[in-house]
Amino acid sequence: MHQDVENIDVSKFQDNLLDWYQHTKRELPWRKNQDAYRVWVSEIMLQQTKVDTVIPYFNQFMEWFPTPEDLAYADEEKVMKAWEGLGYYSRVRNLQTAVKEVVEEYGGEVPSEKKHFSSLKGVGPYTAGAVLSIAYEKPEPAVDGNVMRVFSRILNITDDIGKAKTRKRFEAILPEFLEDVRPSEFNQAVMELGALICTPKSPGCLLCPVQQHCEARKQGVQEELPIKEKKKAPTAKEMAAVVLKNEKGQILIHQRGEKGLLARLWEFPNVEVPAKHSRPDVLSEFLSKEYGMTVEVGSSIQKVQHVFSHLIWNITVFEAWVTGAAERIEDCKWMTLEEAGHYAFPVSHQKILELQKEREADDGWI
DNA sequence: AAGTCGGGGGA
DNA sequence: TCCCCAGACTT
Repeated sequence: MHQDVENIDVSKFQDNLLDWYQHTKRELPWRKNQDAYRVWVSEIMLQQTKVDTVIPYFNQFMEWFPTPEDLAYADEEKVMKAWEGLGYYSRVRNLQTAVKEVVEEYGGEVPSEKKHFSSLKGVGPYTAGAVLSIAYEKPEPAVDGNVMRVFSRILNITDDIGKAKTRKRFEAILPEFLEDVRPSEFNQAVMELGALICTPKSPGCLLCPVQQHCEARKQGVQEELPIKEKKKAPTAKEMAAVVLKNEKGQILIHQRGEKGLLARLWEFPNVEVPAKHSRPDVLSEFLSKEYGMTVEVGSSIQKVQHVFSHLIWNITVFEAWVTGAAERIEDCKWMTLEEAGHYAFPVSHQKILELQKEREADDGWI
């Protein structure tokens, strides 16, 4: 027996947890069946994302891309559109890459061997364990934030759950709990417990089906666990963006590059403004240098603040008009507001889009 | 091991 | 405000 588990009656723990799960579990779209593709998509969407946020995205995604083939052959623009607003966009680009491999190398069948499935793009240790256990009933641990929180408390483990080493410790513990149960049920039950009862703050210990097994509860330290080092505050970036119109009234949008922040999403042309520089000056120089454009920059029409996990954008939006020829507009498109729905924008630039739509609607009344 | 990569909602 | 969420990838 693993040393961390010697004081736990594993069999009784399993019974108590699974009984609770049977009559408490939520009906979620990805629990309709155990189809591996559906489970996989749901697990990618659920990374760092709450269940309630995911549900509408999942339903839409399954409507548009019901099978691995549908996703593999889908237009990248439509795939990005399906993910618009969900964040961590590399998830969906990796997913499409991986699904292409499944179609080409595995005949469209999601591999059930750990070695094969884990090698797919975007499939890390958690996702591999989750899909293999939930779809294929493999006794694999699926250690996410919920699992580390629950078992930190059950076993009174005080390691920092932000460290990779700690996740491995839990992965070493979990196999004992996966004996003599349906792995699909057990793994989901722990996550459900973490989501509904064993919450980060004010855990509902009085309602907890495994409270009698909980070492943290016995010692009254459940609120202190799990241990997690807090990360530093995000740094702010000053930006200038432009709603740039041509003589036809079309607006210029730019597609971001393959890598980095918000990769492959569309945006209004923008540039970082170093401290002590005037935004209009930096902006017109940027447009001239980047696109070979002569523009007339108007006044500031909007301020947008957008907070990322590690970064803050303070965007001042200007309106502007092209007065000369636009020489180099690679990765750009002139679009009308009606066409905007075809492109995926980050939320920060959706805010700019919304104001433009309001202004256009107002014009209609004048 | 530490940084990067989104966005939202709960307390 | 702060925290963190069914994490993976890059450096």
